Amino acid sequence: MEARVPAGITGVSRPPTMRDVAMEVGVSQSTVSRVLSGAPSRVPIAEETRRRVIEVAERLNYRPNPLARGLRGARTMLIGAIVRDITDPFFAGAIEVLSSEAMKLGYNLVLGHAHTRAEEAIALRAILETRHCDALVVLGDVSDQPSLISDLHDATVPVVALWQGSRLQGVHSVNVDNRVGTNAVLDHLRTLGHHAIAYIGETRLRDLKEREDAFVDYFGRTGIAIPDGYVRHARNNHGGGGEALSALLALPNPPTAVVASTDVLAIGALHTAHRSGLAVPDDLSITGFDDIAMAGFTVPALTTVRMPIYEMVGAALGIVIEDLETLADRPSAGEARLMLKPSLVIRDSTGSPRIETRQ
Amino acid sequence: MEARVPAGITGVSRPPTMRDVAMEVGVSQSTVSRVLSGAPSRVPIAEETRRRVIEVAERLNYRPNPLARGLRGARTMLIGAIVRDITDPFFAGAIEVLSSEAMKLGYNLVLGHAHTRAEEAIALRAILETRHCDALVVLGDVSDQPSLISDLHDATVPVVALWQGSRLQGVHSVNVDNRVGTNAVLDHLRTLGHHAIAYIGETRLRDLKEREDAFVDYFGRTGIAIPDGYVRHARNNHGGGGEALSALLALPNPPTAVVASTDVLAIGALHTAHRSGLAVPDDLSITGFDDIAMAGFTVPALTTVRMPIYEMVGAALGIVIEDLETLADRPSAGEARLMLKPSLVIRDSTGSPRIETRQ
DNA sequence: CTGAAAGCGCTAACAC
DNA sequence: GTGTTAGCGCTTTCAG
Repeated sequence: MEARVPAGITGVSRPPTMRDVAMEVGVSQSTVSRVLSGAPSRVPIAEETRRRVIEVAERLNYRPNPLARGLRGARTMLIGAIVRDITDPFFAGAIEVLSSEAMKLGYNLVLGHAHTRAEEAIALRAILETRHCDALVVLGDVSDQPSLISDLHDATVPVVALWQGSRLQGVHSVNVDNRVGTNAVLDHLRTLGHHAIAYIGETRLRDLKEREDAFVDYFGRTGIAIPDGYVRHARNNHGGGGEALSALLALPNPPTAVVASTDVLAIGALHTAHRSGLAVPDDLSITGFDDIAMAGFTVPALTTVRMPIYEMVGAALGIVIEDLETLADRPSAGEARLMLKPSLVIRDSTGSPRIETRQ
Repeated sequence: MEARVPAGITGVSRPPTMRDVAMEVGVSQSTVSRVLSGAPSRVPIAEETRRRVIEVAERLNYRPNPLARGLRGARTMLIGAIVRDITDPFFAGAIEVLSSEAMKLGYNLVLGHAHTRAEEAIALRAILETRHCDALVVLGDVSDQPSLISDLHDATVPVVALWQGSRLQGVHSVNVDNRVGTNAVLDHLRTLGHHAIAYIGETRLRDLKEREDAFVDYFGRTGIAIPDGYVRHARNNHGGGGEALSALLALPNPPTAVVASTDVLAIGALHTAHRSGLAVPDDLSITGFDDIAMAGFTVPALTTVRMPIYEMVGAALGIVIEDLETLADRPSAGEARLMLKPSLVIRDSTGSPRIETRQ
């Protein structure tokens, strides 16, 4: 307490520099650097000198300036994350995982989100131009931001894209096998006895479009025609899911099961089903995709597809950091492409249809 | 396409510097700086020179190095956000707002989260020591991280704390009036005819503790004794809310209404109520606090307290940026302390108790 | 073992 | 109008 640096006395408190420490100790600045730079310095330092430097540094509350460090070519230990929409609980969860995992590796996250408003597309460049990031992780389909994509290409740091869906040429990518997930859901519903199965999803996001395609193909394979209006497009948020379900319920032959392409949509649908006086799963089965934290706590708990987030994020980080380390060697090591498998999580939002259709 | 920089040819592609541009154009590096630094340079530049510099910079795909810029004392346009728990949907939403609002002002966010695991407390220092942030925003009560608190104190940049609850000496703060919110909820429930009202909340987080205190005081004022076991402590997550409700329902005289200190807890409670076969609000009323995005889409939609997030985040940003701008003048401008008022949002999770207690 | 000196990429006086 | 020259705080040769 008494030992606090008298910040008020020196006027504007400029953070202490190495020089300050050096002068105080009475050694040269480079000696201080050697002691403090953390590196196991190949050069031996007198134990006495080292002790005094550390002591003074502590007293002055010295903190190394990472900008200066970075200028010298050192890592900034910053990873840039570009998210298409942080509002989306799924991405919020992904960011959380990314953040924790990155921290375990000693990195911090710089957040840049690609919210679809045009003005912000500009702001987005900032995180790229601001290339003090050692690497970039892109979460979600940002293909609606052409300028971003092109920026990505000539980024001077490793880039990895997660849940991108589309193949972004020239950057690493880690995706989930949407086909496997969708098939698992549909097999489950068919086993329960459902025939009238509808789909809700945003079609402009390639990752989600893959789920839609898988849905359509599933029925194509089995030779069953999908009734008109059974594939509904919706904005990927709670409200979108609700509206889509309303439209579905207004159909002359409403479905007995609805496959939502994300948990967020499913939650919206769950809400609207309740509003419409429909019991889930007795009157209507609803499934999600992602298994966000909420999914186990909806009313009723949501049957969904578990996204291997940890595995995917870990893999992405691994790819990009490995790239970082072997960067000096080869100009470009080619793109890594990973595709992980999701798994079905059966909870309480699915059941056999009450009105048995002809078996 | 053809105009792409031949990255592969030059071997390891070092990002182009101002010098590279200067040499290419045949002018001095400082001229390039003047043209490119964006500032409305008081010094006039020949239109022809400016044109050529810009042209070459573009062709070389030049990006200014913010580290070097920052070293010169310029802003890094980075705001550090320290969140106590990004997993919490409330904070995820807050981060989103913070991120958008910051971007509107030209700032990017650096994320550091204060997850309670001890090891990460160290990682947290990084974001501080890495003080290339122009300012720091702390979200949520981090008082369980003493080292962080002390670091915060001798931070050389402006710091503002949101939803801190406790008074962090020496840093600006923006809080919500938890008393007003809690009172509004209780008035609402009393008006509906509830007498047996219980509370669920995490007690270690001061922000939430304020809500608990307000709850207790409310009954203290009206001279009504709170039955034993009616104030339940729980971890602030979905599961915690569910467990707390189970305990409440096991009481000899279970409550007819439950006030959860957060929406997350309320959602957990909603889920468990449903599991227990209780209809909300007919058998049990449940209220939340925060009005997270989900709150309007639970089953049934949640009656809660709307948190003025935009206003709070905007205010916090304003305080810290204003501080930044007038920083050279006065050593410390004193701490700003803001307290905003929340408002009640009545939805469908509250109603009159079915079993009328004596009026 | 330690000091002196040269930059990293950029901005901002200060010259011409 | 444009070039020269100092540094910002640090790491890293290279000399002692």
